[in-house]
Amino acid sequence: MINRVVLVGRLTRDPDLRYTNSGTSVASFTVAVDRNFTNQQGNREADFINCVVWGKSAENFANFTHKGSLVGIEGRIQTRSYENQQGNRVYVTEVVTENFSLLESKAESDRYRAQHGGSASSAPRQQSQSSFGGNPYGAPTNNQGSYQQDNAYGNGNNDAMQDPFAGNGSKTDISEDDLPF
Amino acid sequence: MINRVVLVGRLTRDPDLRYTNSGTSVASFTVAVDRNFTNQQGNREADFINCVVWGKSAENFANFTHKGSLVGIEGRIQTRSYENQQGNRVYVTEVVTENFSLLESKAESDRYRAQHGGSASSAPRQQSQSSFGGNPYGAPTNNQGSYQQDNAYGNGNNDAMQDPFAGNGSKTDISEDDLPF
Amino acid sequence: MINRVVLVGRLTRDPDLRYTNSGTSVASFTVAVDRNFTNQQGNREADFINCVVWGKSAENFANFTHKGSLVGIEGRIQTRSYENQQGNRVYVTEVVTENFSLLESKAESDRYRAQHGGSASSAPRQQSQSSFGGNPYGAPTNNQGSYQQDNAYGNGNNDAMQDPFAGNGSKTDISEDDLPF
Amino acid sequence: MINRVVLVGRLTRDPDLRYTNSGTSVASFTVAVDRNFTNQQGNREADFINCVVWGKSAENFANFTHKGSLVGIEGRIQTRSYENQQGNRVYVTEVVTENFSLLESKAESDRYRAQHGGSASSAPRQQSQSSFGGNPYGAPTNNQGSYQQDNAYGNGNNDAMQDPFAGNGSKTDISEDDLPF
DNA sequence: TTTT
DNA sequence: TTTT
Repeated sequence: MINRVVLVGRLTRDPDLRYTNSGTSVASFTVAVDRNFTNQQGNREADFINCVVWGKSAENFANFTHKGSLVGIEGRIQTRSYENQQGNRVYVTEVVTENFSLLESKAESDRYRAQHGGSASSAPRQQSQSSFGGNPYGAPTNNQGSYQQDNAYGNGNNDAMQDPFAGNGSKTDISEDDLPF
Repeated sequence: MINRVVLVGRLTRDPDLRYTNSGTSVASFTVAVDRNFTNQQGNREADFINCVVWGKSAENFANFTHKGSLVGIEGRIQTRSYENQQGNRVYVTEVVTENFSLLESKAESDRYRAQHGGSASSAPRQQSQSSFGGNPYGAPTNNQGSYQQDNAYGNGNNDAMQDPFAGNGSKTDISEDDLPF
Repeated sequence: MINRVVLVGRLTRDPDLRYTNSGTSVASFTVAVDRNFTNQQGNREADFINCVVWGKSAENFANFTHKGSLVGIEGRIQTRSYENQQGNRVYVTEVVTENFSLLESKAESDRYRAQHGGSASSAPRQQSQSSFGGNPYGAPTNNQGSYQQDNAYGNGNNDAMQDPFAGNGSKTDISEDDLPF
Repeated sequence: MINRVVLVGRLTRDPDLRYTNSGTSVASFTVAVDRNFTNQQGNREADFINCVVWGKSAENFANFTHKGSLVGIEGRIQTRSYENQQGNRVYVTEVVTENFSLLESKAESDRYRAQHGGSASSAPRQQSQSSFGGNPYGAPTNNQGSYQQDNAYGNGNNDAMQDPFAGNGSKTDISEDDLPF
């Protein structure tokens, strides 16, 4: 049973960092990957692939990427469903990120920020703190610091169907030392 | 720009073979991939990943797999959207198959068919011939024999947003000679 | 920086399980993957890809596979070099397995063993215990139980150039409970 | 039977473009992929992965990359062997590129060239024209323009064991129109 | 024999 | 040195 995805593309917006009830971080973002062929009108389309990343990696990801960032993503396809406010079942397909890499130099990234007026990477953007309940990401509930990405026998989201984000709005304050790159 | 998926799993049902207006074959199917970890209740869940395969490969796929078949899939994630009958935009994420392999011996497959009463692989199941209009797969329209899977510069579906299946119901009659395996 | 490999193929021989000086298990094996095209003589060739797997997974792998087993392998390409007995530098390219799956039912596997006279999977083959020094796999040396496959920031072999196998010949005696599948 | 590789890394040198007896282009290059963990001395090592690319793609690749270029590579692992001049069998493991992407902007690339005195991408570097016989790449011999990368049933090198490069030194003169990106 |  |  194999489920492996590799993407290289650009973020369509700043990643959205949230917290589960139990305090686990989760960032969601969309990667635009240009197709390597053109359509009948001669235009190159793109696929817009929804992704999530959990735990410490979520914080790193959110603090060091922004709209337009070129990223490499390794992970797996996850499907899940939830009931929306109208009582309909909604089916979701997304990529659970198990590893990522930043494919732009800091110079390039700064050049981007200069043009777009974002904060510098040494002063990471304030992450979202608002609570919210409508988002259907299933949150791991066994998460007293033990969350493990990329371990062979317990990747990702252990409870795909549970309600997730009740957003306690706790701030993180990560330092350079914590970075995986 | 990289967009690569590899799956190994089992079909949740017989593949559904259809035809576009212009006569291109397309098979759709769902692969169940067991997760390699268990949830909090100690159960192993699975991801149910929607896939399509185009052209001659669609016919091969439909004729040599069935519910329960163990298959390997290589492809890319495609996102597209369409308007449903209620006028709402529906977003779809699926895997466009560029290569597949059958991971069961004919013996295994026959054993399955014996237990489930399906047709033998030497007498391929009759493919679906009914027309239908509600299915939102974008069909390639430049498909006078020129459809190419897995070619570097024009993979997959060249017109992701167009209406697809008006199902002309033409029969295919493929022979053993045409098989890629 | 991405380095991702997925293989599905058959073992060309029983996996070879050894131990490093510090007692870490490592299994090496070769996966034959048939090409999906034929050569000019009309024959289908195969690629024979050398792989290693470390730690507990090595023991599981060795005990539940054998010559001919159909396996799925996820990992990364590793390159390393060592000096051989003639004083020449030898370059090695191999796949470091981070995750694997057995793609045959126990029934299939038993059928194979019945025909080939191997031991049953409930009575795992005795692993190799002989010491040996000529094999150039770099062994992790921080391995007091802390070896981690598939963790995001410290996969695999942490000391790729060091001498490895002085084979202490310690026996393992794993039980069903330890299995990742 | 699946054999899939994705790499993102930097070229360790300019790609080496050669020609087979029958005039097929082939470029060889090495991709350095930094590991995402450090060794015991706290240093980050890299894997140096040998790759080839055939046909028109070889020419594109050679003309638009150089030492240091950040590239994405999709392909498969190929193993082959040849007899060297001392009469010993040499085993080779390399990645056959089926698709690639340039992950640096033209600006970045030009910046590099400005600093290193290379030719501009609009005036592609003169490819190697010298003949040579010692290189053991097996050359496809059915290559009267019919060479196909990335087609499902006949990828890559159809004659993996034959002597390859007798280098006829024919010049190519590709134009912008031919580029796949 | 290795890249930033 | 290779597997079904």
